[in-house]
Amino acid sequence: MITESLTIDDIARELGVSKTTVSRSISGKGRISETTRKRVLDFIEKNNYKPNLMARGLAQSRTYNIGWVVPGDSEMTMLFFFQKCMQGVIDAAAEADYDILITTVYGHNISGLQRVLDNHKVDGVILGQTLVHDKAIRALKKSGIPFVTIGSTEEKNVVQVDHDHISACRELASILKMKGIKSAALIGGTEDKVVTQARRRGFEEGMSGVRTEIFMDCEKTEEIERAVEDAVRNKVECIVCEDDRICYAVLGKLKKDGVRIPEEMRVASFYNSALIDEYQPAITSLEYDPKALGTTACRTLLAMIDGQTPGAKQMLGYEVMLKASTL
Amino acid sequence: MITESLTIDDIARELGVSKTTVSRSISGKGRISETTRKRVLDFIEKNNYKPNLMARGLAQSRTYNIGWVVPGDSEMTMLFFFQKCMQGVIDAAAEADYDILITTVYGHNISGLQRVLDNHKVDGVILGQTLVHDKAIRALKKSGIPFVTIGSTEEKNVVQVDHDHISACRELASILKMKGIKSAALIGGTEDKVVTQARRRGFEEGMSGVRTEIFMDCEKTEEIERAVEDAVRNKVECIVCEDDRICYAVLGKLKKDGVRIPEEMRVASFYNSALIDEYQPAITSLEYDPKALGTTACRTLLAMIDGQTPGAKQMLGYEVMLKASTL
DNA sequence: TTGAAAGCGCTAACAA
DNA sequence: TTGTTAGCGCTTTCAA
Repeated sequence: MITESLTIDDIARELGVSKTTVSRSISGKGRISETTRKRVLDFIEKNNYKPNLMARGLAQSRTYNIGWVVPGDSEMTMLFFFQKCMQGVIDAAAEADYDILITTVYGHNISGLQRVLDNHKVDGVILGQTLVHDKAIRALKKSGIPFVTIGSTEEKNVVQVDHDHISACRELASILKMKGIKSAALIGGTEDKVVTQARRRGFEEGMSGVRTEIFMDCEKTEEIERAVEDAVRNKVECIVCEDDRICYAVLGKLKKDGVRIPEEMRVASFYNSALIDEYQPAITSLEYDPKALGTTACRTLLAMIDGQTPGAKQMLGYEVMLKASTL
Repeated sequence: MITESLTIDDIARELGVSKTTVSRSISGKGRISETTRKRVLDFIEKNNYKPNLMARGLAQSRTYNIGWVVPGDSEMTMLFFFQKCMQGVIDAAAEADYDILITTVYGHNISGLQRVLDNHKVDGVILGQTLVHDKAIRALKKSGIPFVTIGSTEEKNVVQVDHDHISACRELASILKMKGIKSAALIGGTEDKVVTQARRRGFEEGMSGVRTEIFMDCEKTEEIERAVEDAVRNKVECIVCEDDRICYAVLGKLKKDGVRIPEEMRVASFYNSALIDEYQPAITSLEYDPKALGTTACRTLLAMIDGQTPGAKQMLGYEVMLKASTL
């Protein structure tokens, strides 16, 4: 069943033309008469010829692969996000006959990425998440390979695709303020992720003039629950969660403690997902489009690989979803 | 910063030897004096030379990539599983300087995989999940490329790596029987996945002589809840869940309805995960090692790529974890 | 509009 | 033990 695949030479011989002609018919580069072009293409179609990308790659020093880098230790909610992003990347890549080479990193341990870079296995890289002082970004810059990050970074000269988290969070916060909330708590995770910092800043800006309490570094459920207890004790009117995972834990805790939403405590989340989607009452949150993030990142990267220089930062839209939880 | 990389020619010239000598020093193939070998290797080390895998690939018709195929629409619990498997694959692959090209399929829509196959982008493929009448397996067979499946299949001549689900489930079921359970319900999903069929069979075998009720095709939460209601109404003593996602929904439903575990209903799961790990009371379940599955699959595949013919089926171990939920 | 020929960087017979 | 010489299958000048 291992069909010896056709080569460009076979086709040339068969059709009585030169390799060059065949090559040109396929790539569309250079002048060719429509007739011969058609003849070649027809033959290719009929005989189901597929060019050897390895050979083409060697000739043009391209791999037709792009690297997709994600944390190897994501929790549930991030896994979902990355999965959707990746689907966007895959779809956009396929349009250009590119494939996805996946690599995991563990925080600042980027040995996997380094290998891929050293071995020239990809023509460009998409970084699925940005950290503060990101080692991956440093390595990518050093390698000279085109790359784009999903998520923002403080590093200079990096092409980034992101939602405007600061504006989004600011907007959600100020809407809450307009609805008459007099005090609010933000519960967030560690600030080594850029997005976490952005959300905090948006919250603070949007809530200016309102009594706020900030609980950061809440990664474990117990830490989140402790923050909720504090917020309840301090009679905060609304808890704003940095992401859906935190929100999930917050909802669980409030339920456990018999705190009614929204009567006794309002709740909003800076990120929604399947995790909190079906909760009753429905949770006010920001809504993004992870897949679009992936598609945009990939298209941008492909343009860069083709030698273009896209804008440094591309911002995608968001939606504020007001629901019953902040009534 | 785009350093023109060294080629094997540069090294040869620099060292006054032939390309062949350099090539041999690197690959270790053919006889070479230790002295020259060392000289070459030292030079390589010092100048941080990395061979061009594209060129090597063209010469040996290898890509040094292996394909990793997973469903594009997995839910939470499967995402976790695949993530862990994949980490095993990545680690094993890295040892052989291989990388992972990821492709998603949607049920029997395997166009992504087909592209990768047609374009010869990988030297072998690992299928992350097997379906009944799996189109992907057909395509892989047809392509002639080595591949291994994670999960079993009824197809002939397929190298498979799997846990012995039937035995595992049979064992858990019969332990429950020995503990004096007189009736049990199985709640499971659709039987298009091979593993689902296997678990059902194991359950039935292990429970022989006990009154059983089988609720299959439970994919949505409401369907699972309805099954739970039926089981409770029929005074079944124990609910056995086909996987953790189902178990999660079952636990939620029982809690909602105020059914105490294990006093009023015992609960066991044929798969555990973070989803039900921390539940109180602890849930009796089967425990597997997804990462080991990935490593084994990858090592097996690499052996096949090297021309070896491994055993058709590799079974990995499991553990029965008896916990308070079936006391 | 087409073709000849020289690579891309490496491997692998075959000689020496 | 080492070197010479063809390729691997495609792209891309440069000529015709």
